[in-house]
Amino acid sequence: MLTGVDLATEGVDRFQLIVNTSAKLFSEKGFDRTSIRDIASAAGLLPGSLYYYFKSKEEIFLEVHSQGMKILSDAAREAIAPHKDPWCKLEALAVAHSQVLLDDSGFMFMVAARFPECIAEQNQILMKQRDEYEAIIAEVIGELDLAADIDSDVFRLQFLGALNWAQTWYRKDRGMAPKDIGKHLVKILCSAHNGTVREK
Amino acid sequence: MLTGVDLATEGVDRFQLIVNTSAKLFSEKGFDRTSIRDIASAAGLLPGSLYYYFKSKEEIFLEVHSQGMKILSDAAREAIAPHKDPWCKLEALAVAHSQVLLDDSGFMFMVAARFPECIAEQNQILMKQRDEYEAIIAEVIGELDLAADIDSDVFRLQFLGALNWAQTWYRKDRGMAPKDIGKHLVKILCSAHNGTVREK
DNA sequence: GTCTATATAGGGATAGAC
DNA sequence: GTCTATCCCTATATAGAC
Repeated sequence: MLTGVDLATEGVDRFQLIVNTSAKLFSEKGFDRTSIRDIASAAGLLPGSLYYYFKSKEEIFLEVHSQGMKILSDAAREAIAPHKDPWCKLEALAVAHSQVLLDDSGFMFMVAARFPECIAEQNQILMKQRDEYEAIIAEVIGELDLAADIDSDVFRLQFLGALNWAQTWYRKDRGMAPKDIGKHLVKILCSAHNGTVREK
Repeated sequence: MLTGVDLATEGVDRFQLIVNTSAKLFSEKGFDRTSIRDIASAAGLLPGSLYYYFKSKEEIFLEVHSQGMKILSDAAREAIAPHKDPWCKLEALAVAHSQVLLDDSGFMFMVAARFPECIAEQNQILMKQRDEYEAIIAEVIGELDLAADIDSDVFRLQFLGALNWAQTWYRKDRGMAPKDIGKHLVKILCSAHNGTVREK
């Protein structure tokens, strides 16, 4: 509009097209097995052209990670906002997490166990983005009526593990739907404490 | 003894030395980022020499996976054997799993989310080895007094996810010990049903 | 059995034309 | 901004000497 440049051809600009394409491929094949040539080809460009937008493959990863974590954090905050009961918040959070994680936008590969061994310096950035998201979860868990001998940090990590692992077994065409996977987990965990997940 | 060949130099034969070394490196850096050169170097051989024992990197992976799953299955069976109460069995299983997963032998990277895109044919072999182990868990879970609205398959997958995810956050030098990580998870899950894990 | 040497392929990244 | 062409490195794997 302002510049008069028509970006509507792709619906998004080239930068974002590359990010979206990369996210999808990283998600499908993993970072290591996705080549610059793969990304370029899928985005309808030639390899050299990518370097106009990003100075390295690692930088593409950083952008995908950053956007992905923002999507996840936003979804989490929006999901818990309407609720007061902490178990309801946790359920809403689990549902949101599962849905973002398992939908096919491909943005959530980045909860993968290992980063592509970035330089330590950049790893700090990734860790900070993750910590921000985990803080949201930690706050909800802090409000739960957990038994004294439950470690809330380990509770959070095992909660996230149970959800994230679904990436390895979830199939879109059969079995439980993403939102039900989230609900199921909280049902398992909550019956230990309140009996049911229902707004008080 | 029988052949008179002295294999005591390394404590194990070359074949097993390569397997052990590979397991450790795969565990530390992942399959993709571990090169044949890395393995050879760590094992004190030159790259070409590996091909006397294995015809490809993929074949090394298959052997590591096979041995690793055997270690895990054996540990699981041994752990649950002394118990009668199903929740005690599950706890014993969780403890055994965590210990094998998180010790530093490095054999357990293979619970990683993705296989190194082997040929479909060989993937069948890997899946069979995993299914065998999961059957042990499924049997124990089948004996639990779970609520009617709990899906025992999803329960198993979320249980395994919570445990396997510890690979991403466990640190040998701080935090909870492996066996306590296993116990903690079952405590969370069991209090939903029996109150405590204790032999009846 | 282990080594040296190398074939062959694919990767990330860059220079410079257009 | 995108393409062509290519550099350079690293990877797996092999052939054949020892």
